[in-house]
Amino acid sequence: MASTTKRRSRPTLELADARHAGYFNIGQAAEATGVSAKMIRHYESIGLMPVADRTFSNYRIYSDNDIHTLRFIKRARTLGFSMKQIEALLGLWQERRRSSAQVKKLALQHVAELEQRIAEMQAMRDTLQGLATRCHGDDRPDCPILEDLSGAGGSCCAKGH
Amino acid sequence: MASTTKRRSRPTLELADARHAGYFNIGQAAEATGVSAKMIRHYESIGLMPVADRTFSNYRIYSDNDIHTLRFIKRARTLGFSMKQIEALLGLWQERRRSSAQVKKLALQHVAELEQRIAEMQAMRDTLQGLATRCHGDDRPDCPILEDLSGAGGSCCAKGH
DNA sequence: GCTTGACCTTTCCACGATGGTAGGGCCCAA
DNA sequence: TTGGGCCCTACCATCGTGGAAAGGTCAAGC
Repeated sequence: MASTTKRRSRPTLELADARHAGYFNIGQAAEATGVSAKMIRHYESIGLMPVADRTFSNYRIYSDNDIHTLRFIKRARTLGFSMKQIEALLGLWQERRRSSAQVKKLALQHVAELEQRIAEMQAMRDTLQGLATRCHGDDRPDCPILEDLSGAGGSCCAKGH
Repeated sequence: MASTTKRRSRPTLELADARHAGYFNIGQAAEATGVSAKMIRHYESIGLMPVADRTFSNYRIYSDNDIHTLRFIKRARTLGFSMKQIEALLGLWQERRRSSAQVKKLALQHVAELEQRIAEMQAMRDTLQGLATRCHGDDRPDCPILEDLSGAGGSCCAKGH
């Protein structure tokens, strides 16, 4: 697990005091970062976010630093990184001795994954587009799309009755 | 539910007799279609495949027709159709009075979904590729990738300590 | 016939990331 | 004090697939 899982040792406070001191509750953190309260709790439970401090009445409170981390996670999700990859990126982010080569490697790995998935989906699209172009799209039942699905050979039997 | 959910009324048999009569057990059906036994049972449970007939000893048996249907599903999955879409396609396939227009509409809907997802992933890839190109990838910690994730503004503070 | 190993059966759990809901407690303003 | 809105936990659902456990069946070799 990343170092983010370790507990902090902020003093426990009343919610009003915490707000005075510049802390946010989970709803405010969600609003400020675009990460739902639900997901903030989830990220804590899987160790992506540090265990949040609580007020006396058990409300989670978040510092500016936490907000910053949540924005980082949000941005990384938007770029399609997985939780595992984000965990690694967060580790590097918080690592003073990191080398940019490590970060670049992670990013390029993800680029390669994206390329892979893009290529797969383009192949699907091209096949379907080709079939659809050859389909009359009228009232008659004859359809090259169904013929393809029904056994790409073409010389095969016609089902449907 | 599609008409595929209705039971058939094939006579119950011993397994050996069923094989003689040209039926397959689930393992053979899986082998012949590339759909795992697990997924064949799953497709039955969600009504995508008809409820399979059984031997006396409760083994599922499959006809050539079933094999054909499984291949249809497999091919449609390969083209990225969802279960819901496949249910509709199977319905049309088995419908004598279908119009090819209905099939074409489904296919083009799916093409549009694919285009959408492709565009999203291309945007991710382009952004990341750009960031990675600007990253030295050496031993130093400075990294435009982390800077982007850490608050795309650029003029923002640097975390990491 | 009996043993053995491969197969079949069902049921439950897991993934990844997110949303929802239910039942309870807390906070703040009127 | 009361009410509405927020927070807490704990659970279930999604979607498609894989895995494992615990038990029954089949087929081949002895």
